[in-house]
Amino acid sequence: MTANILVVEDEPAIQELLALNIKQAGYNALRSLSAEHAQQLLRETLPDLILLDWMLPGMSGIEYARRLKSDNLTKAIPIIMLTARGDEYDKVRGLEVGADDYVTKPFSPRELNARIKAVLRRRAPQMTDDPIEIAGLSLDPTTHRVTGNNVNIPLGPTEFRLLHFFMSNAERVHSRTQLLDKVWGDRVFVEDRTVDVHIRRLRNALMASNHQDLIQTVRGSGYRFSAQSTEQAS
Amino acid sequence: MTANILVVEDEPAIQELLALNIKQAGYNALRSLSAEHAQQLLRETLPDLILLDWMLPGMSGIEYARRLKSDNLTKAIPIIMLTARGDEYDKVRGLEVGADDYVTKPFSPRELNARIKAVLRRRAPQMTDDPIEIAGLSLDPTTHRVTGNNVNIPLGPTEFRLLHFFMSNAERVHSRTQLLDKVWGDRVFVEDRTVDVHIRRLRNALMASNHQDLIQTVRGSGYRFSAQSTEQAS
DNA sequence: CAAAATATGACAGATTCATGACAAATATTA
DNA sequence: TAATATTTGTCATGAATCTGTCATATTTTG
Repeated sequence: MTANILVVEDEPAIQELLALNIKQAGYNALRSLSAEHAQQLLRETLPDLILLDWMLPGMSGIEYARRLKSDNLTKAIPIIMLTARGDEYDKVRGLEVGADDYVTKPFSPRELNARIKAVLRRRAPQMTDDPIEIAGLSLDPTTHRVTGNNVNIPLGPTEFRLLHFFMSNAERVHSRTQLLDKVWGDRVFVEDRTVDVHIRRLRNALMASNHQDLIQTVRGSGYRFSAQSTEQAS
Repeated sequence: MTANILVVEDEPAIQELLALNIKQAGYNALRSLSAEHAQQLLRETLPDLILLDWMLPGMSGIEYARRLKSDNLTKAIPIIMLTARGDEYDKVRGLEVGADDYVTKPFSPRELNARIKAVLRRRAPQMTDDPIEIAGLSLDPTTHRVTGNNVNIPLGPTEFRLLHFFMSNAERVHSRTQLLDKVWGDRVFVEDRTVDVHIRRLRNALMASNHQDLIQTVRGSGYRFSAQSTEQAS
């Protein structure tokens, strides 16, 4: 599950540079030269992040950003603005239309990557590729593999994403609706109770290494992935 | 029990942006394009906070604020005003009509959230997600966990909310009716005496870490959560 | 001591969850 | 392409837990 990043930039050289950088960092780059074209791309895939140039031919970047943020389908997608210089005024306007961050040109690849990573982590921590290990259970997003005490644990796609989300947001209670939003995606319509079933499937799989208790149910609230036991001293 | 925030703003783009921000921060967003419409919404649910634009078509924001503050039913609801710029004069007028805080457009999401949280903390502390720790008893809303001297204390949903409310409003006596309103919600109809039973259940659970005395009975008035012992020297 | 207020234990009805089964949708393989 | 395996969402059922109320102690106050 590598993140898709859409670059909207009219200058081909800069676009190339950006795309290169993005790929280097392990993400998937989609490109577009104009807001109009970008709009078409969105029909096929919703990216996880949009890098948007401030100045564009046709519809300007600011205008497009505003439009993205007012559409239910796209408003949740974080936007990083590319502005000509570190103009404070631009920054303010950018944030006003809903940009999540901004980068000034010329930019350093390092800075760009840092900001991309930060924004992705803020919005969807489970999008990052860092391996996670908790209480003997480890999950590696790049190899798509889960092992408990070094024995392999096979998981279906949904269970994998679910576990990934849980491990990226451990200790915290998540309501069924939140889980549906974060793991299934916000455009699907599924029954709340469906989460229960997947929880059970996940627990079932985790039994292979006796890690099933890491997933705790919090009655009336939702579920929690926690290394701390819920037992009480006797 | 997440806080409901009503946004009254006629510009759709800004409204969308505000709503987005509010949801992202974990609150519930209700929206309205005019003061008149807002008034209707109030008939169904009383929000915990109102974000009110300074300038509105029809009844202006200032006027509406004044009206809200003069109605017994709504005057306790905190109001954050959205003003065009940091005009000192506007600020004064806003506070004059009873606004609790104000934010100047363009605003940064971060600032907005900070102010929302601050205002909510003042009015309805149990709506925020801050962990609380009193006399060795700690409660964390995000993980939905209660520990007394580091041992886990399991609580049912109602007892959890009750304790959360108590700890957020410690050292103060709450009548049964008040508790019913704040913890159960104002639309339920339950017997006053039911509170007694839940108090007992809560005390019972707290006995696990010998914290049961934090919940004190104030004969004739209600209950109080207090770290100060009520014992008298003999 | 009598009256009033609160504590407690029990209980039945409601909620909320876990679980197994199943059919539809998807992906994989031959 | 057809056949086969996986995966997914939903449902029905039963188990577990929670809730509100009542009847009955117990405590406090005047």
